[in-house]
Amino acid sequence: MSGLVKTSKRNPEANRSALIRATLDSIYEDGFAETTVSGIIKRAGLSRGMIHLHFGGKSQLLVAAAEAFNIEYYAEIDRHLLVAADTPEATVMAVVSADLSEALLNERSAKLLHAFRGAATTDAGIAQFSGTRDEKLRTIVRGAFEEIAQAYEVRDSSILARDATFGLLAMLEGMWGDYLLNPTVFSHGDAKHIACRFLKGLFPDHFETQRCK
Amino acid sequence: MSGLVKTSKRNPEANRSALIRATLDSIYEDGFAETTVSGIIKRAGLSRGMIHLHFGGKSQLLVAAAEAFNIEYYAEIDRHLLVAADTPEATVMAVVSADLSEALLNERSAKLLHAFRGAATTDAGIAQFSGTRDEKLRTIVRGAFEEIAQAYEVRDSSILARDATFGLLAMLEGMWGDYLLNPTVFSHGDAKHIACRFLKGLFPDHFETQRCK
DNA sequence: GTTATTAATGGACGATCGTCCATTAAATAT
DNA sequence: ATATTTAATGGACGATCGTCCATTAATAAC
Repeated sequence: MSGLVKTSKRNPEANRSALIRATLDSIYEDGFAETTVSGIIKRAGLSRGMIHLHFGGKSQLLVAAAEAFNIEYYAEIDRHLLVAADTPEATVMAVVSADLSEALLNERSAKLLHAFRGAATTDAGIAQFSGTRDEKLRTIVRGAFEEIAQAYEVRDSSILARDATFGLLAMLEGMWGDYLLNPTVFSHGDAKHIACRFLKGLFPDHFETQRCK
Repeated sequence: MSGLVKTSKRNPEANRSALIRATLDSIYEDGFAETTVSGIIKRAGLSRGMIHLHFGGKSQLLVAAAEAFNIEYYAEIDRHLLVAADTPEATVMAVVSADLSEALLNERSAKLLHAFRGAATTDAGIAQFSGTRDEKLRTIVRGAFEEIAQAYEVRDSSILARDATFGLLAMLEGMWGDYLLNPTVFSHGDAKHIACRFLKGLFPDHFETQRCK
């Protein structure tokens, strides 16, 4: 017996999300260019006209899929932030840990992110949701670094915070690319260690090696 | 009068490269998924059958285009390396400067790189050439960092060199992603400055701020 | 119970896809 | 000059693309 009881023979919400899931599966397994309406409805086990019914067309479905992927990403980031200690360095490390965790940085996520990136350049709708590590996350990290930077004797601690934010997020982003191209040799632990090592170089007092575990 | 004299009415090599150029133009302007045989031959001003004649099919043409893009990238990197001073830190900075130069990191390159990245996950032929900053560049940077790291009192300087290589190349890669998503606010100078700042954190004696210009 | 509304179906449609080949033209070999 | 080889053409082909709608089924309203 299934845990879920099928309450009725029609279920628009379930079908809607089934189409999104099937779309993400198709992009992951077949590739973006090879993701077709026929392939999607076959995966979802639904009828041909349902895409037009629920989304208006294929392109809008792709945007909805990009949005769903984006939401999943931030849900996981937020989950890590919630349990993190209330210090700026703990906040930064929570973002690093979350972004480089197996839950987020896996074969599926890496492929999907890069597939949407490739499409974002010509599809404004997808572009809207193809930037993980976007303004929202950037603000959180920036705020934490602003606090940290004030403890150091530098001319302009705000510039230091800005640079740390830009550099760290770029590094995380690049690690996703590295994972995509070399999934077998990539080590999540090493990646986290390396990010921490660079942070220690900027803020020796806040990112001791033992605190990076 | 044109500088080039058309020596004959047939020119297989010129047509071959015209097809590759048209393919890159199409991916850049129309997107990867929207790049079609019809669009390519229209751009190149050549006949329909020429793709099959010179490449055997569309997919092989795409691989050839990825290869051409990859070659262009390394030609520019090598150009910078040739004029760099013969110290390991100059070598590293030459790679950073080249990778973040307007000549390499521009709208076209960023879009093309990410388009190929997206396709690489399902096309082994493209994957072969979709990794800029691959083994060749990695070896050069790694060697430079090995030399630099020996000047510092650390338990295992080779691990430090490995971490610096991985982190720096990831950061450069991530900056390309940042440029792709925010081409208007991106600053090449800031990016270089930030990369240098992180390097200074790891190797204070080798990456003084003034040497990063 | 009857009617109105919403969900779901699946085939038909024109458009476009990439491949292929018969044909023509140019260059080379004899 | 003639024959052979190579380059280039562009239309025909079947396959597949995404869209759309007439039809049927399920739910909600009355």
